[in-house]
Amino acid sequence: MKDLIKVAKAISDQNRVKILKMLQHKIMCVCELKSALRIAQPTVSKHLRILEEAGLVYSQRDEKWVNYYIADGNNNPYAANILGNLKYWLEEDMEIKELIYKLPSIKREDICCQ
Amino acid sequence: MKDLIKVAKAISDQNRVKILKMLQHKIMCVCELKSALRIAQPTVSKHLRILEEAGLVYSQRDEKWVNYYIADGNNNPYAANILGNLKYWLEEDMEIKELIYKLPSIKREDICCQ
DNA sequence: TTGCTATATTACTCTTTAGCAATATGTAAA
DNA sequence: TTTACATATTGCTAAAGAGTAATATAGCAA
Repeated sequence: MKDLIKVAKAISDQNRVKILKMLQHKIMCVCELKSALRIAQPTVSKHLRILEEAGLVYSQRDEKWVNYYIADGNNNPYAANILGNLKYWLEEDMEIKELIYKLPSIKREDICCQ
Repeated sequence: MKDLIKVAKAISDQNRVKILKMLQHKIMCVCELKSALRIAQPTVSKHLRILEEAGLVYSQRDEKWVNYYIADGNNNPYAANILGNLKYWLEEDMEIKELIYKLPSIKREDICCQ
């Protein structure tokens, strides 16, 4: 029950759903997500923590960046199920479409280090 | 996006998940749900409203009672999906098991009208 | 080492939400 | 009509959650 509710709460926020949809198209670091969502960096980190604890994403350090990936779902069966569905959900949502469309132009080398 | 988040928020609460699991086994009125969950009647009504607005349940008056049913999911595709999965989810959860086990003994004629 | 940059954590504010008591509404029986 | 009971709504409190600025941590480069 707790695991299900953790996943449900994790996808109960627009920005977290956006993060998941973006990560399903591209591995991203915190500053790239921050740039895409236009919210403060601590807010992004907080969202990522909630997603990670729900078993929806995982992270890996890459030099000075931390990359975030869609999880394989081994930790939480509900997460696995939701992630499977989310691939097809919201593909026609205008806000998501625009985010995905802009993804290729978001490069950490350009965005960070300012 | 809004529809998905409505469903996600609706299943982000233990008592609402319990309500859905019980309704998947038995059509129930508010006072029966109240008795099963041991929470105040206005709280039950509020939960049911949230579930109904997410397209997860629907209601129908039956004389002085109001029966609540699992929705068919026509209003919200995300609701349909979650309800389909929820049939198999949490079947081994102890808290849910006990609730379901006690369902046959919960009769509105005995519980209400006190 | 020091300095720089990306990310995480902390401390706080504001909003949302779960809970309840009190009250209003709706239905049926007397 | 009045009474009784089931449910919905209102108004409130306490806890949870989303957001941020400030600060701490971690890695790399000089």
